[in-house]
Amino acid sequence: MASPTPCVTRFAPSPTGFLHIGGARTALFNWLYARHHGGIFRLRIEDTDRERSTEAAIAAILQGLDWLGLHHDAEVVHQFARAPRHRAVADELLAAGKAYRCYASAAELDAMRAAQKEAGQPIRYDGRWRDRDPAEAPAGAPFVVRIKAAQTGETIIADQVQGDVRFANAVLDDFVLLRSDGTPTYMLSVVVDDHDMGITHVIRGDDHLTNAARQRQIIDAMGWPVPVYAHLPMLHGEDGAKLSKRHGALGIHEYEALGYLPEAMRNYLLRLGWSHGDDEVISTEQAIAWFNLENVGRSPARVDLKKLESLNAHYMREADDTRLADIVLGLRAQAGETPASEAARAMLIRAMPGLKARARTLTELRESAGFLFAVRPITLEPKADALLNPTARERLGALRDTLASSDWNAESLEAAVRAFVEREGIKLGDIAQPLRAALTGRMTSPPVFDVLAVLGPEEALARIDDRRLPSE
RNA sequence: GCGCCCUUCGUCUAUCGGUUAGGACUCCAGAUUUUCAAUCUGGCAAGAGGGGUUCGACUCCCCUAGGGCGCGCCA
Repeated sequence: MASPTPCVTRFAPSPTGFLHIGGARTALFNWLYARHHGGIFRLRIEDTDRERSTEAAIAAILQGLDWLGLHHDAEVVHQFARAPRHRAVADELLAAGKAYRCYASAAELDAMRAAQKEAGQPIRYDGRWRDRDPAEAPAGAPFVVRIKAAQTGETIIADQVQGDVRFANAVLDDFVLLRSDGTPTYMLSVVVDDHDMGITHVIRGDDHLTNAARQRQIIDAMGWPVPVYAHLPMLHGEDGAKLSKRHGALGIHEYEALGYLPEAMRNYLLRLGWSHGDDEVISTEQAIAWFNLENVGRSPARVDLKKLESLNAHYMREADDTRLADIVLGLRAQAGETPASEAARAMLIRAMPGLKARARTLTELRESAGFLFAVRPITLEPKADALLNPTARERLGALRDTLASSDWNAESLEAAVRAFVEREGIKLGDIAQPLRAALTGRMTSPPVFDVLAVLGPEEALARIDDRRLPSE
């Protein structure tokens, strides 16, 4: 039963860099909240910082969200394009006497702050133009527009995660709404955009918690409805240090390159700060059904690649073989390998069940699938080479014709080899390992019989011939 | 400096006054196996410190310590 006024959430990154894991989680929670309630998830690019915003960053953010599968509803809002509207709101506030012009120069304000710091005073705008007669304004001098914020009483943010957070209005100052060049500040733009976009729930990082109190001043001055707030604890790097561009934080696209599946990333991100009892493996469908704000934790969390990897291994095992095969093929193409034939692709798909059970990331999967594409004589890993001693080679030679006369499927091949082992009075491992080495060049691979079957008689026998010593 | 937020195993977390403080990842051991994984079994490992409130605190309150965020004509 859809609510008559569905909730509207938004993810509002500033395109000054790539989408990092913290932003990705914020986006996920907003998306999940909207999906859970049958609401709308919107995207807004906060590009009002003309100096630092780049098209490349916007593209990276869009691409990152797309990869994660967090598709937004309605059109993307570019904040800078809405500057005239933001300005109009500032003018409205000015006309209503809820904002005022401040003619203090940057140098003057710097001096003010320095003096406050010196005196051990709180650092904030002192309201020097708040009640001054506009007539005193220096003619033609540049000015900024500041909000006339409440000075007494308190502002309470009823945060869904942090609880009621109270701020004495005395600690809030008259922040800038419009810069001297007439452009709106972030504080104004956010409030106006959230209002105009019909945002009902503001779910964002808790670095914005104190901003919420400031933004509330504008909301109240305009008489607009107050959105529901939920401030999420920050994420930290593995070393516990702050997660930022300059502390080695990876862009979400880099996790993709590292070989993680988007569904694994979603599950991992979900558990970073949100819980549902003891549940760990949570599908996206389940997440949508379960997600809520009540179970968001209040403390910051560290990123742990090991856990992501473990989840990734789980999702890979569940993933469709054809999908994984095509991902591997894509990775090989990226690495400059020659395109695989349709036959090779089919072979890869057939080998996938054995391959995916052994890999934790897509990159590992690509590596372990390498033997399928190797050209004879295949390269041997040192250990595999060492294993293929004369004895092992002779055994391969003895086994060769037994295999050649067997039906070519894993079951028959296994039966043939077991019979061979029986006859020779050796252990299965004595022949299985050399066979693996000859076939794959490695010490580990999917079950050898599957490898034989997948490779096909011609290629498999040829690889054995490359290593065998004639048996007497 | 001022304000706000946070604090359970190494990490992510459960617990909503009464539990031998549970689960997951990591690590270790064992079982299984042609290898490696997977799987199964078992193990190591936690309430920052100090005061209260209470018959009883991880849980509620206060203080301290530590960490984070904000205090910009950045977002």
